[in-house]
Amino acid sequence: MGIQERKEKQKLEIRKAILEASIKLFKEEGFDNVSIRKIAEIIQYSPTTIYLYFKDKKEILFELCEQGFEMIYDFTDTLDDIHDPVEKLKKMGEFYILFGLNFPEYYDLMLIQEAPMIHYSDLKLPDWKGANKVFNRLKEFVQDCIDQGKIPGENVELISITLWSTLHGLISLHVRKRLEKLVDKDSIHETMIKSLNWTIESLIRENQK
Amino acid sequence: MGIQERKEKQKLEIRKAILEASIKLFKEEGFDNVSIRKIAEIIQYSPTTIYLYFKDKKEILFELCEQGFEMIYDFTDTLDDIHDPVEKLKKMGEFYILFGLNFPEYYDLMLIQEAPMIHYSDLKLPDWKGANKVFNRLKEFVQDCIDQGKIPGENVELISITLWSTLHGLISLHVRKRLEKLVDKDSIHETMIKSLNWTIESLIRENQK
DNA sequence: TTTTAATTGTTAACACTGTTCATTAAATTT
DNA sequence: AAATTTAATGAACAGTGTTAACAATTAAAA
Repeated sequence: MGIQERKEKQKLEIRKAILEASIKLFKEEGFDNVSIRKIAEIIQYSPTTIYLYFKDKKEILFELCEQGFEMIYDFTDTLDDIHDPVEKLKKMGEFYILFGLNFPEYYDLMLIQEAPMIHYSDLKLPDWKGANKVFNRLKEFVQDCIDQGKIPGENVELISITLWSTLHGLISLHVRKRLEKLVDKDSIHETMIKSLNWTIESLIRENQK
Repeated sequence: MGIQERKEKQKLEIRKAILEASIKLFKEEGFDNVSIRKIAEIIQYSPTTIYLYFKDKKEILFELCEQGFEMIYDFTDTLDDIHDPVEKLKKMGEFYILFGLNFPEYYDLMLIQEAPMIHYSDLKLPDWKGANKVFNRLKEFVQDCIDQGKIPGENVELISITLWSTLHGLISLHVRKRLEKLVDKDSIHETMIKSLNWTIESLIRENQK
């Protein structure tokens, strides 16, 4: 069915245009300025048209979330040629930090904003695909460390979530303008890297006692 | 000046009423339902009256933030009779976790919401009083641990911010509805406690190697 | 005590927001 | 060509924070 096919293609293209307009807005003007009306103006459609392609604003934001996690997941694929799992963990952490510092609006949406998770909860799916893909990758790396005897293998899940939380804590404090009030604001990145290294290394040293 | 005094007292009372109405609203109806109009309705004044007592909504929220930090700070005072600084750290962490789980809206306001920090930035003060009082207390406890040789004294600030970040990461993931999507949602509290203990104990064990 | 001045409070309005519904325009099928 | 489905829109609703103009109350000065 050629017509059906074209129509679906067009539908996807408008969806894509909506998502791209949203990204443009919250990257350039911040989250508060992402409104249905502004998105509509960019794609040159009326505001109500957007509701033909997305259930509501939350669905748009959720879709962008998933894109963000895909970006992080894709990066972890580039770590295949590193054989030391500890190094892998560090590189993953460093990338995660840079992601948060360079795309704070994306990070905000993915891990702080409420709206996308409300949409997700409405879906009632068994797992949160985007985030779990990344989390599972993290757990793999931690498991590799355990298998190679680099760190003690007590609880992969606990170690993984603790590692993640440490970085998420720092990045979210920064994204929401708190970190610079607690530590020197010129060494935000340095603090994060040090914190990452210190946490990982205390894991390793603990094992070597 | 008796009249002046009474007037200032009345002014403070209305301020207090506004703050209490705000707390009531965001505890009972959630943050999204805290609006100037709803606050006004509770205190039986017109919405615009509120602007005679607060510059804007952000100032109201900031004031509540500071209250929240005071609550945490006050708790740390009750830890004086514990002599083991490691135990102090743990107890402080446990309280912090419970605070986040029991008063998620407060926690949200204090460490996640943007509005109060925007107000704070406008003030252009040298330091963030409420949070720094708590952070300094944390640093004291960490310093005590170092002084008593319980943990290695590399960098008090780094250790402190890392400890805080780990808990803040977990709590903020929970408050913003992400943690239950990553770990078993029936063991949120348990996960946090384990993460806290694991982090502190890896610090201690590292020292004993 | 009366008048002036300052404080306190309110009403109406502005410029937004997400979202829905009835209606129109366009494309496709009969 | 007519009927039907699909796509898009304009107007409206109920809400938001906030401001400006105005009224009422209270305090100070004449």
